[in-house]
Amino acid sequence: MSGKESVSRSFSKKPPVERRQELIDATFRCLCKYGASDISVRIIAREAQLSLGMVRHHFRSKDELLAETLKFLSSKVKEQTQKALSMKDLTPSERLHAFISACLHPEALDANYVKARFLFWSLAQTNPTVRKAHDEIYRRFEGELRTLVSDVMDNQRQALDPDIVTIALMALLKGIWVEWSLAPNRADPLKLAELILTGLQGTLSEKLDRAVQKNS
Amino acid sequence: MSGKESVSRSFSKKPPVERRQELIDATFRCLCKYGASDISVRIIAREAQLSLGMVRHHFRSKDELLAETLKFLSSKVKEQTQKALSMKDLTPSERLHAFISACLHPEALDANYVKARFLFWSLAQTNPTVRKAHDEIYRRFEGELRTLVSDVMDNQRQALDPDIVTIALMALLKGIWVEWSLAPNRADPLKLAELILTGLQGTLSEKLDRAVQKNS
DNA sequence: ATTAACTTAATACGATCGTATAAAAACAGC
DNA sequence: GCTGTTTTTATACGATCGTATTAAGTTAAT
Repeated sequence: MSGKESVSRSFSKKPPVERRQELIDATFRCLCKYGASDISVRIIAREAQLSLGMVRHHFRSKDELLAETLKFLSSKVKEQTQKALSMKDLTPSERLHAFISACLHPEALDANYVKARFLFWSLAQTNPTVRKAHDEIYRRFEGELRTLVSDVMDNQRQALDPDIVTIALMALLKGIWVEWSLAPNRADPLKLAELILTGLQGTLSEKLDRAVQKNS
Repeated sequence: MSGKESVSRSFSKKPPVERRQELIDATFRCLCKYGASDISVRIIAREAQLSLGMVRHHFRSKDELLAETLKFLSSKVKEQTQKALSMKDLTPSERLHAFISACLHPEALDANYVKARFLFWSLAQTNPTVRKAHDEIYRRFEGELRTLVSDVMDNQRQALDPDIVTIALMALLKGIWVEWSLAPNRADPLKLAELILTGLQGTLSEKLDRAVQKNS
């Protein structure tokens, strides 16, 4: 009938930290549902049952919200790994393996959760704000891993470069995460790690050096 | 001054297959430049120095163009692996290692190339058209890998499940690719694979079983 | 030279994007 | 119960999105 009348709805106030978390949670859900390319602040706000303006009010921009969501998701891995490292009376080797196991623990492997973290890796490729958060997170993560690796290798006086070993272990973890995010529940991630680190040598590895040399 | 007058530019005709490839190449470049979320058919057409309508004329949709670009990029890995497998007089084990080495060969590791293939993994998470192409590609890839693994294991009468070993190797490859796409040239991918498959056992692995059991 | 088949370009359409602004609603302190 | 502050909503803006339509240009066959 009539033209547009401004009809404001009622609402309840909440502390900013709660609203921020609601938006972060909604961003996480939207990322899983719609992917990194089809996500928008409008869809996020609707998912959170909040108005569009809330994003700008509580975050500087969409990118900022994405970065904060990445930080939140990563904090959950950190909880797992720190719990593992808080165990007492572990040898350096046991500490390293506890760390790796924590990364592949069921609690850290919720399908949507791994999927979202994976999507952030691709966002980090070209989104500077996300990239900054990504780099901070993985610099710290890799730093912790490198410390554990070094402790193990100090005891063993190996000729290997701890940095290379660390990168190799990062690749191993990320690879298992990627497989999991694209096709969850095909294989137990802990078994995969175990297999790669302990089981493949005798079966598959005796000829790698030769094959590499032939192929290069 | 005057209103809009339709001023058509001159152009030269090319066979559809050439125009299609020009659009695919442009899509690849745009994906690297702008990422999976900020790519658009307009930007792609501009990059190809063609008009917007060309996308719809040569492809059914944007998603179709993306899927075709993924297929094109994957065909380049396939070339590498098939070249490796065409080598004669290799033992099953050598064939497997040649395959893995081919996946990590410099020619397959152009930074932009790995980056783009990586971005398609994230697109495949929610884009059905891309997902379909992705699944076809990796089903075939994984099938080839599984055959090689089985051949090795038949000779060795291991108790391991070839499917699990195959998934583990897929994770290894993807992990190295991901590391490479986020930070190229930090470590030689072939060395990483070699390290994981041959070098880590003695150093790091003797306690994994125990750590896994403690943590679960 | 004309025509027919086709590429290619130009443009339109409705929808949605991220951000910005202003008004209304809620609440704390008095 | 009023007042000032801050949260929240509503709405506007210009830009860009994917797709569809139409017209113009090119080419090859007649």
